[in-house]
Amino acid sequence: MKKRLSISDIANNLGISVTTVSFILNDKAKEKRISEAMTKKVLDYVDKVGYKPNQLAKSLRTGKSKTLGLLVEDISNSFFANIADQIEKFAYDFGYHIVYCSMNNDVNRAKELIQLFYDRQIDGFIIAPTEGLTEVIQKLLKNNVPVVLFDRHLEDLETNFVISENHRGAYAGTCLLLNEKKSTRVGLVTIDSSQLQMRGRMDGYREAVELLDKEVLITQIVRAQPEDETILQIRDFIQENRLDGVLFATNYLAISGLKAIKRYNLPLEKLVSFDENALFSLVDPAVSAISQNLQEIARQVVHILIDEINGKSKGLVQVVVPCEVIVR
Amino acid sequence: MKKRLSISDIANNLGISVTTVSFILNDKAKEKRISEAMTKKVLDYVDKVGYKPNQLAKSLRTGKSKTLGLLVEDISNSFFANIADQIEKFAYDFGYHIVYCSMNNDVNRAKELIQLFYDRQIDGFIIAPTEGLTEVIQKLLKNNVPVVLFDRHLEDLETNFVISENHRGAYAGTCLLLNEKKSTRVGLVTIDSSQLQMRGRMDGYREAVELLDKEVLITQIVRAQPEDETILQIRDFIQENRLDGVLFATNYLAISGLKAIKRYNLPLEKLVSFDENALFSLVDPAVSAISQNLQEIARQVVHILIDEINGKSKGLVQVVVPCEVIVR
DNA sequence: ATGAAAGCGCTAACAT
DNA sequence: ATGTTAGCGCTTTCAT
Repeated sequence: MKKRLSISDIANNLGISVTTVSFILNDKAKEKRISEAMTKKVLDYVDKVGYKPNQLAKSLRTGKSKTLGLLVEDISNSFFANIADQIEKFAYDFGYHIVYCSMNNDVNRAKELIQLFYDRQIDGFIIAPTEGLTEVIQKLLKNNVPVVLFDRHLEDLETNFVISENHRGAYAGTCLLLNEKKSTRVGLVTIDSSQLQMRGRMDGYREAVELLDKEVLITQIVRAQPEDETILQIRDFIQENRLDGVLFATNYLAISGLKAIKRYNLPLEKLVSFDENALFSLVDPAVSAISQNLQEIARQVVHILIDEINGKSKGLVQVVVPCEVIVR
Repeated sequence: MKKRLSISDIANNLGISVTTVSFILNDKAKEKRISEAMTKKVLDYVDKVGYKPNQLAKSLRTGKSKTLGLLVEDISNSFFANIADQIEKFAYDFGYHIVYCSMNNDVNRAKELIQLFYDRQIDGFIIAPTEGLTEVIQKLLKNNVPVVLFDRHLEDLETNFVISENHRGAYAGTCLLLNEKKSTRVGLVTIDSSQLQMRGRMDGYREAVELLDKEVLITQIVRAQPEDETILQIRDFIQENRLDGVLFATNYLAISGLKAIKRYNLPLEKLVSFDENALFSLVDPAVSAISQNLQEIARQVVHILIDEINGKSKGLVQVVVPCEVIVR
């Protein structure tokens, strides 16, 4: 690899000092009263030879890396993939880059990754936390590392976060089934987890059902079990309770639910799922969606984090973003 | 933020030199004939205080960052999201990390990103290249930067790459429609692009159709147009040619096609798409898939790149991975 | 068997 | 208005 030019090469070739070059390159020419002529000369030369500062050295010196760490459960989940995409765009506008990692439901791996990002002088963390991460995140906070959680937050942890109106969304979705769709026996398929966003969704469901004096019917899917198991469990849930409407707490549960309906030919037509999916309008039966505002979530996450990095934060910021119900 | 321990803190606290600590930490204790006792003492202490070397400094010094750059068109496309996930896993096994970016169909942005990754001393690039990137990639190669392309490669560019058997896959998909499914008028919906993987798919389609003396019917969708336009274009294509079978060159085209069929109630039941999607079995009509072996592609990509980084490369490596036809 | 010191490329306090 | 230089934390050559 052709040896790259360093700032001292530039300085030498121009017969000036590195300081001057450094100041000019960091927009401090005015402040340091460097002559216009010199400024122009340096800028032109830098441009001509295509010199780019070594970011590593810069980071080492300044302690800033202009990089944010994004930790999600599973980047192949369309919800996370889409939000990662948005977050990256917003971060880019601020000159920040994203290093991302999937935790794949492995707490130890997640801890390792957080440590690793920390070791690489990441300027801030964006995390969709799983249970068991409380401690590591606590440690970050104690060290004053900027952190924003999204999609869910953790109890006992005073952090910034951006989440959706889970309770209200689930409530609206359940009402859609009970009222507009005239379902009478509506079940909730959720996961076996005490993650707060799931609790919110469950509570929203429960509130709507109880309001209309209907029976509360909930099944909790064990995470990390083979999908065929999940499909069976959903089938049994639907059949045993003679459901005529189902609310799914996540998009992948809805997909498993659709498979159950298809595979076992279940007579169930009224479905609502948290999170939108490009194909929900195309499947049969169509799935109505409680769609999260990914763009707004991403925007808030990035702004909050960057404000905090820049010390402009005014205490804890906790944002709840409304959902939109898409009726099909 | 609590100031982090540095290697010299460790050395001072232990009353020894940084050299010794460094050697021990880099598994050179044996080689440098450092006593067992000393080695153990240092290791224990490092463990006790939780010291972690500063990777930035390490990278600055060694010129290696243990990080790979992954550039895809759009991380929210399920094909790329899934492969990114796999690539990350394999890279992790080698102690490498992935910095990823979506290019979002913007050549300038892509060039900027490549430059930027390069500036950050990325050890190697994994790129699903778009047209117009030939030059930048050429530049990387000229500087001996390790590069592996995937999903497609570029003409006139002698690089490592890992792609799928596009020609054969499309051929098999078309035969599925013509033979098993008894379609008589099979069209191809592809994109307006001369990307090589698309050319391969088109040629495979063409070969199968011509072999059976059927009419070659192709429409090319303009990229970056609003989806409603695409849907209309597909509708017209299907209607005007009275198609009874369609091969879609990518999964997102298939999704638009399904929308067209649904929205305009088209009497078309025999569909095949490149790339699998969790919902293709659930939509009506179901979509058969020419599924790429993501895991194998990811595995190869990472291995080739890391071999090259370690100087173990035996010239250009160009791999073509078979597809699997999933009949529905 | 262990240590001193140079140097990776950069920033910024301190000279001049 | 511009230059000299220490130092960020690490690896590694050379010395002892």
